[in-house]
Amino acid sequence: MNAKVAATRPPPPKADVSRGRILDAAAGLFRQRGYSAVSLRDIAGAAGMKAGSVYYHFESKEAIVLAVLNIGIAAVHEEVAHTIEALDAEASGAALLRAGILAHLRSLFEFDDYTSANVRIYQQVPEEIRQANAAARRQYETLWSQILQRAEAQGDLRAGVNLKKFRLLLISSLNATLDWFDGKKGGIGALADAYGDILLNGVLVEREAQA
Amino acid sequence: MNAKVAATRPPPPKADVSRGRILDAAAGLFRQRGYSAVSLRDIAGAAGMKAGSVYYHFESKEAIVLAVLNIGIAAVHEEVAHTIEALDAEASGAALLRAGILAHLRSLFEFDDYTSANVRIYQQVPEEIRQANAAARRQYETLWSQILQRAEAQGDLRAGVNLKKFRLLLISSLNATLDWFDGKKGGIGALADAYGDILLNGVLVEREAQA
DNA sequence: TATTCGATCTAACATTTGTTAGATTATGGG
DNA sequence: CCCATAATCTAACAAATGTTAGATCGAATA
Repeated sequence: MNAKVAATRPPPPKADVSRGRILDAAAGLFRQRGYSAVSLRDIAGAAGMKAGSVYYHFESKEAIVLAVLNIGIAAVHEEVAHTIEALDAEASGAALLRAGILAHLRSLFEFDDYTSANVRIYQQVPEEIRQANAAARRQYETLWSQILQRAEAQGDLRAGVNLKKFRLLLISSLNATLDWFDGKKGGIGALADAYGDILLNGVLVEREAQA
Repeated sequence: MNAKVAATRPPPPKADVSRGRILDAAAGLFRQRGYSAVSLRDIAGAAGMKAGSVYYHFESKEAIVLAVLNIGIAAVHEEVAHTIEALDAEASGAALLRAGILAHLRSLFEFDDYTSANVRIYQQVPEEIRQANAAARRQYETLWSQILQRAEAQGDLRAGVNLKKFRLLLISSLNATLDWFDGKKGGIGALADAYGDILLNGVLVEREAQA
């Protein structure tokens, strides 16, 4: 059925340009104001068009926010994955973790609005959208699980450290820097170092006896 | 000026009861669904009345959410402060931190909806409301600053640990447990222990050289 | 019992929201 | 230059929201 216009040349990129402007505008506004505080008219205005026109590119507001969420996870995933892959095969557990921490923070503060928008609005979004984004989130969590397992397999982690809880603690504390750290000042390296120090070495001058 | 009915008996508690039901309902719904996803009709219904009646007790939805936010901070503040005060004067820095961590987590999972509602919706609330809650938040942060300073003054903390960054890391990672930990299972003690282990001792088997 | 006033309900309001249908403009190929 | 299709605009919709004013109910007081 209606297969008469099949597989010709690539479609003109005009629509893709507008689609990208809509997503960029949405990511920026979501990051700044949250989900329900941003209306479709706001997004359309920031993208240089009127509200009705947005529906030529997306079938709903929820479709827009889902795209923003997925792009955000993919961005931080790639950033961290590439950073880890670029390391030596015999890199220490400490080096792995520090590199991952820095990459995650760079993704939040230096690159796109998408990752920070994801962190900011994930909780505010309808249940169905959250579920539709869950698979991508799980993939990113798996990436970190692998990093931690690799560090553990090298014998660089203390015995008794709960990897799942550590992963959740790590990622959530990194994400929360969005609430107070001013990334424009370029101190991301120092921030990553400080967080690495605390998470890798703890804050005590002498270690407690282990259970 | 209209001082003819001054200082008689305590006012009938009926209004206070309804006011409390409204706040309880609001805190529960905010915690569960977020701020803008909860309408005044939802709150009124959960409190056993109709939307218009709420305005006999509060002048706006924003007044309700501000009250919820302030109560939430006050609750966790009291819980942590009382827990710390109950400790020995010569309690170790590790004991101080572990006690504070446990108290904060108990406030999130065992007691009221107010504290968890605060954590959940603070970001979603209009700027003016956030500012009106900022003073109480700063007080709680100051409490933690004092705990950390006391631990440091006892010589229990590693040199070079940035206290402000550690405080922010600590509190944000505790708050984030709301997103994944099922508090109904009573494992709060184990959760607090695991977080204490990681934050106090770090995850490395051997410590890196300090800068 | 009659009256007063605290508490709640009813009904409506203006505004904003996401969404849609149809008209209108821009663009590029014949 | 014409025309088909892509892209955007205009205008309106139904629903939901916070809020308000006035009627109504109930309980305590005198």
